[in-house]
Amino acid sequence: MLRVSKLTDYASVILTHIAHHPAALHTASDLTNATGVALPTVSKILKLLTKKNVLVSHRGSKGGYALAKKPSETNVAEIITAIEGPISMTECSTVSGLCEQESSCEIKGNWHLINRAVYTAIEAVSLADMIAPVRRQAVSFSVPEIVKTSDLKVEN
Amino acid sequence: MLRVSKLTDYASVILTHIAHHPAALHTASDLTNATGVALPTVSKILKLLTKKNVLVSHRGSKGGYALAKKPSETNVAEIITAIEGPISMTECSTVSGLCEQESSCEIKGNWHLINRAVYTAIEAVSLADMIAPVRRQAVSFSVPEIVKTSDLKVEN
DNA sequence: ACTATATAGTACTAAAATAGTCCTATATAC
DNA sequence: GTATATAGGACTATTTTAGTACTATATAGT
Ligand code: FES
Ligand code: FES
Repeated sequence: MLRVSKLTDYASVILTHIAHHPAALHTASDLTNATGVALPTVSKILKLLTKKNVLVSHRGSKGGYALAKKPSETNVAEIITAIEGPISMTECSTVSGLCEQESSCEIKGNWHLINRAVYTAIEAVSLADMIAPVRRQAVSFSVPEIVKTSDLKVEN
Repeated sequence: MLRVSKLTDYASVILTHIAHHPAALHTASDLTNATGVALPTVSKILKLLTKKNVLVSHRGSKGGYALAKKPSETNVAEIITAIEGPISMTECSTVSGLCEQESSCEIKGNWHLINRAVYTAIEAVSLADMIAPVRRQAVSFSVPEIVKTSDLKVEN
């Protein structure tokens, strides 16, 4: 389905909350209360985001987390990468030498191309865009309707 | 990691082979020999692709599979969708009513926006592009206005 | 220095999604 | 009629993801 993991989805919820209150330091338990995501899970996500410099942390009493950069300077690709690792559509396009038919393969290069196109699309959306009012979305749409509602699968 | 499944990768290998020999009907076992992917797996993939009209099938003796459309008319989004189901980045952006915080959620709309940008990028690549010699090729895709065009760079 | 508070790191378990296999039914060519 | 090939579905195994727990370390305030 080409989707981001639940943890990444949670991460976006957490970051959205933090971005809305940029002045304060946010503890893991504050964020649990604010988002409804379980504490150990919130904690795990915060650690991952800090490790990849999306957040900065302050230890000890009165500690917590804050954004490392302005919302406009953090993009969605960074967030996804922090939680899920490098974005790549196929095994082959990240690590070479693992595929049996690599030597005689001509599609690898083109998967790489697709991969790049996807990355570019994701990279272009910032955290600031994520927290922008949804109405802005309606104004922004300039592409044709793509996913037809009739195609939507309702989880089996 | 935001990747396609192994089955989708196999599908691209199989379709690439078929696209290179468009005149013939290809049986599942022919394709096993040609690609190295195990027979039951090849069979599963062929059925999925046929169901979604990427391939057409002919039953019985001398039967097999062929492309339903010209390579230039089959895009990568169709292939991914056939194997993995509708492309959507988050649970919430496909099915509404499943998310606990949906009523108070403001990021859902923007995930949908990202989803659309990714879909547009993938849709712009055809099977013909996949079998084309690897070279620098322009994959142009339009993205919503929220994406700044100055950031777009689809090349190496 | 002591203590309460909060993150860092890592290891582990549980759950879900994916991959892969197998069996039976049906259609077609000769 | 028989050999060949796809259609469909059910099933198991594997892998990945999600979620939890525990120990170590850093900081503020007293
Ligand atoms: S290199 Fe792995 S499929 Fe081409
Ligand atoms: S509706 Fe589910 S996170 Fe927003």
